[in-house]
Amino acid sequence: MSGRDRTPAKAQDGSQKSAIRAENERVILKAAEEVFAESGFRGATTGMIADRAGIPKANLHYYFPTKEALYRRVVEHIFNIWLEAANSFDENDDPVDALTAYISKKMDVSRAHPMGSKVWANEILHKAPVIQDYLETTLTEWTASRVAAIERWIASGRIAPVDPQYLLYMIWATTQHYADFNHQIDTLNGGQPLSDAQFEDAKRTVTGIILTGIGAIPPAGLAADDTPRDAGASNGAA
Amino acid sequence: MSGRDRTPAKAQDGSQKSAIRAENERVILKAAEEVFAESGFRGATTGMIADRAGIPKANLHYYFPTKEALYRRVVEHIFNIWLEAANSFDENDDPVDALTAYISKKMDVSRAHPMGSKVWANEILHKAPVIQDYLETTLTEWTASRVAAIERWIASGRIAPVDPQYLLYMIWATTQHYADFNHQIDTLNGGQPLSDAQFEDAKRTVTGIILTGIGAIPPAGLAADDTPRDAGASNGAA
DNA sequence: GAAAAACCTGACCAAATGGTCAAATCGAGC
DNA sequence: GCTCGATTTGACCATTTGGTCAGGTTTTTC
Repeated sequence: MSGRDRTPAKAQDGSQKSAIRAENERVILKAAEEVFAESGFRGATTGMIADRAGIPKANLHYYFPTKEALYRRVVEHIFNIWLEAANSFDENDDPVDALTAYISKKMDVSRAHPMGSKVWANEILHKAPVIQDYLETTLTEWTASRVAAIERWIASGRIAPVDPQYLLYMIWATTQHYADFNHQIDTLNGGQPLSDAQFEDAKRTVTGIILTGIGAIPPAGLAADDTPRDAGASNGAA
Repeated sequence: MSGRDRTPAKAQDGSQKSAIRAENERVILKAAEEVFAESGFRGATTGMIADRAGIPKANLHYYFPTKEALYRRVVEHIFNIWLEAANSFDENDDPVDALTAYISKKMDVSRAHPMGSKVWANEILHKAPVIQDYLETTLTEWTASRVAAIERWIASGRIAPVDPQYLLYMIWATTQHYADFNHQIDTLNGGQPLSDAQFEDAKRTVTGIILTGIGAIPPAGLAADDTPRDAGASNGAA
């Protein structure tokens, strides 16, 4: 009678989801990410998510048995995007290249996935009830390996002696700020989202301050008169 | 029963709140800040707040008619603390002094009032339904005046030409990170909160990178051997 | 010391919400 | 065009929650 935990499998593929299921899950997860970001876990209701996805609530519960299960899937999705961005750090051995690529990528993620970033922020803010295990395993390991890499840069004199841990936090904080606090940024920008050009300025400014701040690149020239430090350095680009 | 220990301290001042009311509001607001920070507006229940304050729910509603009125008071409280920290920026004309004081103060606020900071972050994350007017008035004005001050520093050659707006965001993001993401930081610190010494290290690192990054102070010496300043490896950023 | 004002609280209510269920419908293979 | 599992959904339920209220107690005022 009631086939309880039936594999949603179809056909002989074994693990293949039906096209209908795949599509519906996609639509629901997209709606869920938005609603969870806007309202938090408790503030979001399965009814809101179902409405945004354009399906009845009972149908949503057919695909995701509980609100928690749905939420977990959303958070896992964000974490995977984050991990992907992290790769751009690992691919380079030179501090300037590695940090420039990493900051740029994290800024891009903040711009392309602001909702996901907010879900993540909300989760941490509330003590990570769902993804504590990720923090303790994957994130801890990745951080440790990056700290080691930065320490090598310091030892070889390629950057100034800064505490790697707090440098990383600074990069995370600054880049995520453009997603998590984008409402505040928009308001201070006259109620308008940052334009592409403004966003590139932000990216350049952040990258420049950090790379200069850790001694990876020489300081930009000061304006004019009394303090000649670095000859003819036109600031900014290139 | 007989005497409770409280300072009667009644005042014939017409608009003065009774001592009982003042004390109870204080206890409730403290509990509310914690619960709102931990659970968000929607996740917090008046029952939870009342329990933490040690009073019946009905009594809480005697002092604060609605959950929203209570929340608004909590958010206003945080904003006032933030404004106070902002003063340490205004009091100095020298960039090194002003930014050092401001960063230090904001870091201290993150440490002393992590709950309040989280409430603020939650509010912005959810598009500031309660304090949008503050963003558009007080915060906008303060930011504009600080941007102007930073532009003067640039014009007079005391710091490198950076975009003031994004510099401010960087400071806000980094300093608030230690409150809003303290759970993540604790986890990466072996499950322990940062010690006082660690926190001072963080403060020093942040201040050093930013001041160096904007050319307000010279770069720290590299640990290097043969490369005193420019390793020549600094090619195009971007 | 008594009236008035302020304070306290158990009991209660209407709305919202996560989740269930049985009946109806659809879709691919035979 | 039949069968059987996959899908859809309106109706429903138990619990939670913000808020009310009536009646009691304490504090202030005169």
